[in-house]
Amino acid sequence: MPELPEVEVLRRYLDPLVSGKRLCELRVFKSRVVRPESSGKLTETVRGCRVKGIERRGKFLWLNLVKSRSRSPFPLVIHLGMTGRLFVQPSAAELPRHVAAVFRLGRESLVFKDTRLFGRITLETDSIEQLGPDPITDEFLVSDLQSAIGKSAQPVKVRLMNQRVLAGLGNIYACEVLHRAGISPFMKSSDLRLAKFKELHEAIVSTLTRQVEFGMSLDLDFIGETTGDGLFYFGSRHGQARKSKERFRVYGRAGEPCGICSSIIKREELGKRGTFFCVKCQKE
DNA sequence: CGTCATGTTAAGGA
DNA sequence: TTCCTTAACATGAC
Repeated sequence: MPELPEVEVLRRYLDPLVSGKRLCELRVFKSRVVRPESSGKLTETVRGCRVKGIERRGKFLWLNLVKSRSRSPFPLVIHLGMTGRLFVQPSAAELPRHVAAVFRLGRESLVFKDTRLFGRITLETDSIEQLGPDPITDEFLVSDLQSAIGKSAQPVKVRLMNQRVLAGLGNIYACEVLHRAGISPFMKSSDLRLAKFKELHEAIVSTLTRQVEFGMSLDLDFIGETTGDGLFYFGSRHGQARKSKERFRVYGRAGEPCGICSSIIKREELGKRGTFFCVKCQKE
């Protein structure tokens, strides 16, 4: 799935396209993505609502909807899962394969496409309420990172990917920030010292912030019909593949030399996820 | 055919 | 109860 930077870039792209529009109709094609799965209540609730804006926390997006003036907004939560895409196209245009739902906003439609159907659309807010701090949106200090991770027996990478601890890191950026901070993914969280928390905090904030800026500089293909470069989740339209690949220091680079020390980058499984790291730069 | 994939959560064990 | 681990979900690329 897209992680925090990709979701934030998507939010910035979508916000001006949907804000102020009326949601004439929500059509659900794959009921699996709707929670609860009976989509009747959801489609009934959102019909006719005005979209006030689109917000994000971690990897979750939500449309702020209002039923009528005087009413306060309520969120329609969207998660892209592993393969979800959201984009705007003319309502008259043909829909691609794997469309899970379409929000008709008059002449334009907001399309939610999801091949693997791990994505979600719901009025339930418990998942966003349980999220940990968002490192680039909330005030986020070293002490916040420290208290979020706590004294866990789990490996630091597993802890970083827990969205209730910290909202936004997935498998790619967890690998990347640990390399940048010089911390082994396998290190027990409770063994981290203050100096390492400082490096990790700096790595998280700088990596995510720069990647959002990088994403905003690309001519992105949100629909995903082109091959893209496969590295920024949304492919870019032309010739930016190499530039994008260079953004990753360890992820997907098993067998290649580390950019810092030239040791060969390894891949091992941790918490059922492929984990890329440099043995020399990332000691326990 | 098998392996792997940027994710979350329910279920069960300790 | 809390903390932690695993299986399941579903499809496509290689």
